[in-house]
Parts: sequence; C-alpha cells; structure tokens
Amino acid sequence: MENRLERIKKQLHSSSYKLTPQREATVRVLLEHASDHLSAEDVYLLVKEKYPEIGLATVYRTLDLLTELKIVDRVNFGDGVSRYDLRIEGSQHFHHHLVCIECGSVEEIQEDLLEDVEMIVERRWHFQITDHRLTFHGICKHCQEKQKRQKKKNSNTASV
Amino acid sequence: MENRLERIKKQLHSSSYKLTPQREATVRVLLEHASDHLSAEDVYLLVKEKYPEIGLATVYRTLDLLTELKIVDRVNFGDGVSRYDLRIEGSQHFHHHLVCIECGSVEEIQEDLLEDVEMIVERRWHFQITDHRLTFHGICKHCQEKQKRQKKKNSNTASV
DNA sequence: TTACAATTGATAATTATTTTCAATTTAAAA
DNA sequence: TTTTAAATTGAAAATAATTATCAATTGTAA
Repeated sequence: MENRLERIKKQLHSSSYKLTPQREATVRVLLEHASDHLSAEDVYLLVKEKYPEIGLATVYRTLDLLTELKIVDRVNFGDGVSRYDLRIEGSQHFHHHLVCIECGSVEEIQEDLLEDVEMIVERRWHFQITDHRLTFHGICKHCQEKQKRQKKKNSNTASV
Repeated sequence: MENRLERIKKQLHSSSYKLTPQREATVRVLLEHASDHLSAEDVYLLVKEKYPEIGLATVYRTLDLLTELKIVDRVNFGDGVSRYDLRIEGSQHFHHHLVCIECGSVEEIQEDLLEDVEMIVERRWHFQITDHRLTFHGICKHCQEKQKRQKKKNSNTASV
C-alpha cells in the first residue's frame, strides 16, 4: 500500500507533477477501495472524511490526472456517471467487468481472455489496438440463486 | 428499408406503442444513418430537416423507447455523450467497435468473436450473460499509414 | 528572500438528459 | 359518428455531472 503510493509518487514526478496532500488523500482513497467502482462524487465524499477542506474540482482534476497517467481507468456502465477503477500495477490490459442487471453489482475479471480476439482484430481489420473495454451484462450468481428459490416457492404455492 | 420500418411498427404495436409521425421520422433517420453513431442531438437535428416541429424531448423519448425494445443500442465511447446504434436485425449479440484515438473514427465489427470468451465467463464466473459491450481503442488503418508517411518524410528531412 | 509556475477551492458556467405540464392526438367504446 | 380515456407531444424548467474561471495559496528553483 505504502509502496504503491511511493511508486505512484514517482510516476507523478517523472511527468513533473507533484503529489500534493490533496492528491495523496485522493490516491489513498482509491487504494483503499480498489475493488469498488467509485464515481467522482463517491471519491469526493470519502476524501472529505480525512481531508475536509478538499474541493470537488480538485478531486475531478486529480482523477483526470491519474487517468492520463494510466494509474486509473475511467469506465461508464451506462448510468451516465464516470467511475474510476485502479489499474492493476504492471498489467498491460484493462480488466473486464460483469454488471448484474438485477442487483447492479459489478464484478471484475482480471484475466485477459481477449488475446485471441485481439490478434484476429489486428490482422483482419488492420487496427492497432492500444486499449479495450469489455463489459458483460447479465445475471450474477447470487441473483440466479435468488430467482431459483423464488421459482420453487411459486410452484409450491401454485400446487396448494 | 420500408420493410424494416414495417417490422419495427409491428414490434412497437406488439408492446402497445404507436408509430406516431414523430417516431417514424426518427426511425427513418436512424435507418438512413445505420453505419453512423449519432448522438441524441445529431438525431434531433437530422429529424428536424424533415419534420421541423419535432421537439428534442420527443427524440430522447423515442430513443429510450427503441433502446427498451432492443431496436437500437445505447453506446458511450467515453466522451460523455450517448450514441445510438441500430442493431442488425435478427442478430442476437450487439456488435463491437473500433475507435481510433487519432482521428476519432468508429468502425463496426459485426462478427461475434466472443463466443469462446462468453463460454469461459459463464462457466468460470457462473454469470449468465445477456448482453455485452466491447470496444477497442487504437489506431485505424488510415492513421497508421499517415504515421508511416510522416516518419518517412521526417527521416528524409533529417538526413539532408 | 524573491519570483514564478503549479495547484487549489469556491463558484459560475456548460452540457446532456429528464421532468413537468398543459395541449394535442390517437384508438377504442358507445 | 361522437364520446372518452389514455398516450403522446412540445416547450420550458429542472436536474445532474462535469468543466472553466479566477483570485488566493503553495511549493520550488534561482
């Protein structure tokens, strides 16, 4: 955690940006919520707990900066809000998401899975891929089980 | 084209919606620009050419309706604007996109390509997939060639 | 220490989208 | 055909997310 922060600090410096207290507080929040998919507003509220003087604009600016440096990725699950997702250190590709249309939960897939597809696309479409976004919409394990229970219950009631 | 419109009309009716003149004009614009990726504003301006009385809110409402009926898909390429993309008739899966980071052009891939990946995801993550979004960002064929020419030119100049 | 550029916070402005509501249109019933 | 109720519309206001502005502060290098 502290190591990661140190490395991010170096990354900022090597692009001649400073790790100000506001930026550090924002990065810390992102590191502490690595598996969540926070909106700028979410990040703002969480940073405010530790650093109440911070302004919303600064959070936006920091998130833009981190996106530019590929430390985070901006994702949009179709609800009109940008969300910010910490990139796994060293991983070249952006990870994928499973969005449940029932409960709204978001699961991450760190495995690449797209190597073959990207090879085909580069060859057949002569398109030089630098990044990708892959999201599956569907029903998560938890909601599938809930639905099964519900069905069972209904068939019981119906047969009485 | 007219056939497609007829079938869309039936699709609306079977969900007890009407194909009003405004909706028809909007659908026509979408059919005429099937390979584009129009924003609501784009659609509004194009519909206005043929049907000047139409209001922006009606266009938004129609696009929502068509999205609900899976006649169009809402996509977001990260510029904060929703774009509307006609779904190929009968195709079960939503097509993919190649977005050029140089010129902003958007190319479509109609081939599925994800069958294997989806099988893996359904098995390993126990996630029941109903839809997907796949976008590749990179450099299109055209811009790659432009870059090559540029390099050549530069090395010529440098050697003089 | 001085000086200059980077950064910040508050606020205003912008942009895309949604909501509201009265007026109009439509389809079905009488 | 007239009546009626529900669906649809356009204009305008409201909302929500994000960006721009600008004066004040901070940090850094001379």
